[in-house]
Amino acid sequence: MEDFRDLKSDGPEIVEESSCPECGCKRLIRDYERAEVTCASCGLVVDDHLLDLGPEWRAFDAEQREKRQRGGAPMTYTIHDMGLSTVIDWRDKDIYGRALSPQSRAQMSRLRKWQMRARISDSTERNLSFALSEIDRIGAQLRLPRNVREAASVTYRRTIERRLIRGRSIESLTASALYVACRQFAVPRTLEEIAAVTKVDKKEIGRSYRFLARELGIKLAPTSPVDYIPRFASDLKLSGEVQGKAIEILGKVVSQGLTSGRGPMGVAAAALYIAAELSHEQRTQREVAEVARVTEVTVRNRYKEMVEYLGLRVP
DNA sequence: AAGACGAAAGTGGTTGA
DNA sequence: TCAACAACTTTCGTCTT
Repeated sequence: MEDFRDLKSDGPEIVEESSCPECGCKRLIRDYERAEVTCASCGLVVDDHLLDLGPEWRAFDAEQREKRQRGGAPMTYTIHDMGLSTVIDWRDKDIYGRALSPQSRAQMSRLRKWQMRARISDSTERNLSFALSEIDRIGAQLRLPRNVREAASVTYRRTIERRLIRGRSIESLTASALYVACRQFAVPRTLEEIAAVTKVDKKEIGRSYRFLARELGIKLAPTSPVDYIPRFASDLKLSGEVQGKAIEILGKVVSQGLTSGRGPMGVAAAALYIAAELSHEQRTQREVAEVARVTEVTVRNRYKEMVEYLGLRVP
């Protein structure tokens, strides 16, 4: 019987190979979609740069696996020719390691030259190749999982194909493509976080993002405050219990329509603040505001609204 | 002394005429 | 294109623990 343990599963899975540094328990939840490993009992985000290095296909039984397995690196969209082009070695040696004759060496150098010209031929190719390495760089710095970077690359390819780059900087478009990808995969990063690792400022990324969304017809659901809870809670070293409570509060608040038009980060921050207070793991408004990148005043205002409309009485 | 609270004025972006 | 508008920020003074 075939061993399937190394095949990708559909959703989050429980792993027991290491233990949580906070509570020491052995049950960790590995979630490829969100690229996080969290502790099942205390909710600590143990590892948030989980990379999925598996093949892009999935096999459901041994026969399929046999058929799909093949040589070569997985095809990827983050290399401008999708990683498929031939690479000519730079050493002037043949396959046995012997030095090449002068004629062969001249031929090889001509081949190399033409290969470079073929690979990065016109300006759009050059643009793509720069942009994709940029996406990879930013993605790596933000510790974004491979699938998010792939999605960003696809988006960028589409903008090039539609000739939408004119006058806009590559930097701002790559940044927005990543921002879009993050939201598509519900691993939200704030505009500020992306701006911090690029030369483009928050305003500019926002502008290009709206531009992309309009021109490419990308429809994104507004970011849910719930998506921010695990990360913020982890930054604040709050327990899984508090996270659960915060999400519960958010459920009620959202159904009351209290959150429409409000910034999701402020809402998430206030919910966490209340949940922490209820669980006697108080954090100051300042601390919560800081990880959520909003001001104390905003936390206060959301907090006030929630307590008032939900009839929550906080001692 | 630190944190919570609130008022007031300013900012950047959306919307609708 | 401009003005109204809501959400959010900045700043600062007061109250509470």
